[in-house]
Amino acid sequence: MPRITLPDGSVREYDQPVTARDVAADIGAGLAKAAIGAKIDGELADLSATIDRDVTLELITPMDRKSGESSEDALYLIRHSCAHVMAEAIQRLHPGVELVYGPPVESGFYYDMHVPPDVSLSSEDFERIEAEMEKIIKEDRPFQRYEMPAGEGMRKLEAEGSKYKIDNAQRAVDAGSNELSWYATGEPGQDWEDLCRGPHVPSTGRIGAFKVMSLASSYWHGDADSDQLTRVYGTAFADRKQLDRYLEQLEEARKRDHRVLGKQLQLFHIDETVGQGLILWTPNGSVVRQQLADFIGSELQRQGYHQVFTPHIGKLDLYKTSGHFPYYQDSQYPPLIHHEHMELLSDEGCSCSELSNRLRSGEVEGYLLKPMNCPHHIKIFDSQPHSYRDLPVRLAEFGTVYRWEQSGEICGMTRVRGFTQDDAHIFCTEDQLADELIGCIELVRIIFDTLNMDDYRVRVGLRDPDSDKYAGSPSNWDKAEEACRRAAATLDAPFSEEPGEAAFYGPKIDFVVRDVIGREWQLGTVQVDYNLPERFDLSYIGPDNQPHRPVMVHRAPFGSFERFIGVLIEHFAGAFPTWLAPEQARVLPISEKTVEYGRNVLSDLKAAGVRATIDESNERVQAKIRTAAEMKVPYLLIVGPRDAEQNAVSIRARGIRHDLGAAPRDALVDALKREIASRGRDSAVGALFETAGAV
RNA sequence: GCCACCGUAGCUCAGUGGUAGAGCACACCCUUGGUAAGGGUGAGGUCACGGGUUCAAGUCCCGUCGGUGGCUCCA
Repeated sequence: MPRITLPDGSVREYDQPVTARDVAADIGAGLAKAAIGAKIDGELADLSATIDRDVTLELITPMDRKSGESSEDALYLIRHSCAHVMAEAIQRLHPGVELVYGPPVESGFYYDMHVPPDVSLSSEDFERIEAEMEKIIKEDRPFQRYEMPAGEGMRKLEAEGSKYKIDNAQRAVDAGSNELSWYATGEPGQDWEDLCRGPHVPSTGRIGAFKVMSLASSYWHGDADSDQLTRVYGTAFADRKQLDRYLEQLEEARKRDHRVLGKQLQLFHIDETVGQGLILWTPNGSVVRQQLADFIGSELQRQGYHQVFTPHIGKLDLYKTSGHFPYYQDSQYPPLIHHEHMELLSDEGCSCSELSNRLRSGEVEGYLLKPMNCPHHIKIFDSQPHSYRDLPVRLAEFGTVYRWEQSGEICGMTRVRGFTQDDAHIFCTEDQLADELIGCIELVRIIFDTLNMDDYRVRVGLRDPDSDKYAGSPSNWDKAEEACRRAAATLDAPFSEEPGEAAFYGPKIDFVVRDVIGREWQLGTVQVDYNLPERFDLSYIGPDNQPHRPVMVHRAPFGSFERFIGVLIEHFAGAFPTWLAPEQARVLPISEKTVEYGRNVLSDLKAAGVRATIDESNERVQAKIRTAAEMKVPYLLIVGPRDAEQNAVSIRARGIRHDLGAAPRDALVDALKREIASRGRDSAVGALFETAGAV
């Protein structure tokens, strides 16, 4: 006798088992028609699911009629169902294709499949696949679930012979389920079907709007040594409008892509003759980088850091001591070896393959492009004896490191092979650790605040309590973990503790920023390290006149200039705040007649340290504005006879499609100077037009 | 590294195995114009690179390099 509680708190009682659809029909014919699924006791289910006990029930409709938005549950049902339809369409076109696994994901769904060698699937097939899907949807065939006891189900799958489906079923059985379920798109035994847990929309006709998006490869079980699968991505929404909106968003995101903007705004260049993943910083991008470096440099000085410089290479032995070689050698450039050493090896009869082995094992004398800055900083620390009175020692360097990233991973500025970290290493006592961590966090907060990057979270990586792979004593770990927690809590951002995510040498605090497209980027990091002081046998003399081991903190609030600025370009869509903008103002003379006056304005700006140019081209002002706007110059200073007469300039600010008015020349220069010096905190130019200062 | 797709002027992109194209940018000329493209003329190419098939290759095939989307990886 089920008692069913609805979301509004009302209760319906039935004297026999009912389906979710029956309940919907009782509430109203409209709802029954609209519903595509149900949530029974918080669990997503088919509309046809039978209810024979007391439950809470929520009916899922494709979208909220008022807002036009779909719930996550509705999209889940639609996309999961669409994955089936796509799989059926592909199998119709290519009968040899074996299905593996097809779940909904954040912005759509995919289906992994095994494509036999004689079949080729490419994006040119999308139209045909979509046409086939369209047919299946038009046929409006019901999704019909049927179940079998595990044993019987396994026998059925064995008979069908798909190792992937057998594997899926075995996993379900291993996870404790004692029956297997299938969904037929139509009549079981007659129409297309797939082993599936469900749930689905009632029929194919309820899939609103869909699109096959892209083709990729994947590995079975995510294992690179396992079968290579083909993954077809698609997306589906409740209606065409939602799908179109999504596609527009993608287009918008593409326009913000730092690789596109980087070219358009001439921020950086990657040249295939230089090498993959190696960034050439062009003048414009270099300005942004230099400004950030100056900004962080001033904060470091305030926090008592010492700036150091170290070379790009170091002896192989150094990295054997630190443990970076050979542990990370697969992601390092190979060692640099002098040809005399090679000749020596050759004289000893060393073959090429033997040389290759020796390079791997590090049994050669050579240098490594540094994969990290810490060993060099450690050597600076260790070049002098230290008293506890000297600590903490904070050594900072914009240090360039090189890592051999896999070629397929390299992406614009965000994943590269050579990059410059805003790195620093703090050598301190156990007791100083907590304060030092708070100092690091403070720095990150200042940076994120200044750049208006407020969508970020903090991840505190702790040790896995069941593992003994960690360096350092448990009591030190306890203290360090507590210090990390306390430091993380001083930020306003949400933070999560993740056991098992610590490095083997110490706990860490990572900063994960979400960009406009919703992607997450790990940028800054703060890590506690017990391991390297041990490996390099670092010590300081304590108050007891005995040597003690210092603790190290590694920290890089930006992570690297490359990745940080890549994310920043997308964050600002290329429209950098004035203090960072490569070109802060451009003087636009109305005609040749005011070029001379414009040059005077320009020289005022330059004298005040403003990065400004003048557009003396033989164009109308409309064209000059357009060109400057495309380069996202924050302030356009238009000078015509009217302005020259009054010793003023007319100002147009980026993003405002008309001019703000005219201001006296010296007032403007002064305002720009103040705005830039404040790094955006003082919007002095805007304020000109709210005060009596304006002409 | 693996899979799919892609590589044509500085940029964005057209291009049926048969003479290499457009728009923007660039140079020169006309125009001197008050808030998102004034007009004209011109220059610009070993069609990524190396092989092959063909009477003939930007186009078809193979390889290399590079890019894009994923997968795997990221001290």
